[in-house]
Amino acid sequence: MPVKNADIAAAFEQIADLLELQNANPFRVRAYRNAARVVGELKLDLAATIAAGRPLPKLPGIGSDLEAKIREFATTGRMAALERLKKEVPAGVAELLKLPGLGPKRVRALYEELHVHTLPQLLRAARDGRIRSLPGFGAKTEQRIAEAIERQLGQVKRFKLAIAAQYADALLAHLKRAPGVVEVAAAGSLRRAKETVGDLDLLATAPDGAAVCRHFTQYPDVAEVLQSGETRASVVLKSGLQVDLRVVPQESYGAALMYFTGSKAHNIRLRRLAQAVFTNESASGWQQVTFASPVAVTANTTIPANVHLKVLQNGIFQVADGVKLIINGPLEAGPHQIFSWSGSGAIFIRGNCKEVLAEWFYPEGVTDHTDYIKKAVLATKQFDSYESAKDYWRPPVILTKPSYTIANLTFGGGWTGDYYAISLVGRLSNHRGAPVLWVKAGSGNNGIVVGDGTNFQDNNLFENLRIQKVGGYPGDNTG
DNA sequence: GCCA
DNA sequence: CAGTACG
DNA sequence: TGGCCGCTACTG
Repeated sequence: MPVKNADIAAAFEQIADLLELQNANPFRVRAYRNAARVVGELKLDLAATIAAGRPLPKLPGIGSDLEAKIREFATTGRMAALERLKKEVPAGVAELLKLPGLGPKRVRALYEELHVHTLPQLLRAARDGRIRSLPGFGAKTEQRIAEAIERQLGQVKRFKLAIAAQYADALLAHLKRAPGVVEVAAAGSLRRAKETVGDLDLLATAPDGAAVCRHFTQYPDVAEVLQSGETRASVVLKSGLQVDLRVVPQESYGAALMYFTGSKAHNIRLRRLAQAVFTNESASGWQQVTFASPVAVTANTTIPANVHLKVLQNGIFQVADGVKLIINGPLEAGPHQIFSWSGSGAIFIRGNCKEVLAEWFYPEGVTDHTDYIKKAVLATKQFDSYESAKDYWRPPVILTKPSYTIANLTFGGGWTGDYYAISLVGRLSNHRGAPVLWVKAGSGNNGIVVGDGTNFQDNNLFENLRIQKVGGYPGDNTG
């Protein structure tokens, strides 16, 4: 029995599931999932290539460890790591992960606390009311588990495209009658015209999302409401087909349609692109992107007017001696230091540009920089057109204490959770609006890192620049 | 786990 | 807030 | 060595 790519992919998926149940590093789990996808979509027959003694191509997301596992599986038909994991996790438990609402943490609680290993055992436990007593579970969860098993939702069931389209048409007609609805559309794999569709993804635009969600959940064919909120709702139809609805404002329609059409992998790739750092410009006007930081401008560079730059943090253009950087498009930033020079380099701004430079400097001999940090955050300089930023540059602060506390400092405007940057920076405001902020010395050339003490990621410099979101779907930088 |  | 979910 | 999609959204 020759090993097919699909078998290798399945083995990696199993490893991912089992690792998740063991509370492994989620990124390690993701690495196995990525590898499964890459191998599963690969046309080249890996086992045949190995059997023929030919070298394997470099596959994205597959390094030396995973390649060794592929070779092991292709030649022996077994994967020791998988078999070891299977021994450590009770058999059948991975099946429970497929139930809605059950992820690795809850499944683990089920088999550790209740010794529930299989779907029938789980159904019995749910009917006995033993599940609701577990931490993280409630009566509602328990009821949903029982219903899901009874409706055999555990098994993966996909619908043929044409069948799914009929369900979608009827639902869209129903959605059009919801209060304030302007646009309705089917997205997801249905819109991508996949041969089969696992669930329906519907999109609507309306000012009041919650009202549309409520209307949606009252569709007569609905068997169960999985969730219903301000912008999103999920139901299961009597046929077992799950339907997800997303409601966004009218101006977000295009970007939301893009997001909700997916695929997931496509969305992730788009978001990674949106984090790109511009380093130069090609003849066609497209920007080459890299993920390094900060941006070193070592040749004369012009950023075209149609590129809107937004500096979130750590955004410094380092302009080499004698080099000119011309920014024609809009530039948006908080109170950052975003330019630095060596010698005769210069920056010219022709676009709409404001609040780009912190005036952050301090007298010799001062060791407590609290007041100066405050000034750095609060003081900004607005540029006029064609003005050189060079005149406003100040040397960055070098911190001498391991930590600084800023008291009574408030940040107005924007969202809670906005990124504010001080020179080389992290995030300043607590995205939940916590009043206490603190400043922590970083390492290397990180200067300082600013956090809120709760959602603080040490030495997290994020990216330099982002493509500015223009309207678009909330939270989606790809629009 | 992979990658820069 | 953690857990789970969505593309 | 430190990133890894999302100012994700919903539930209990």
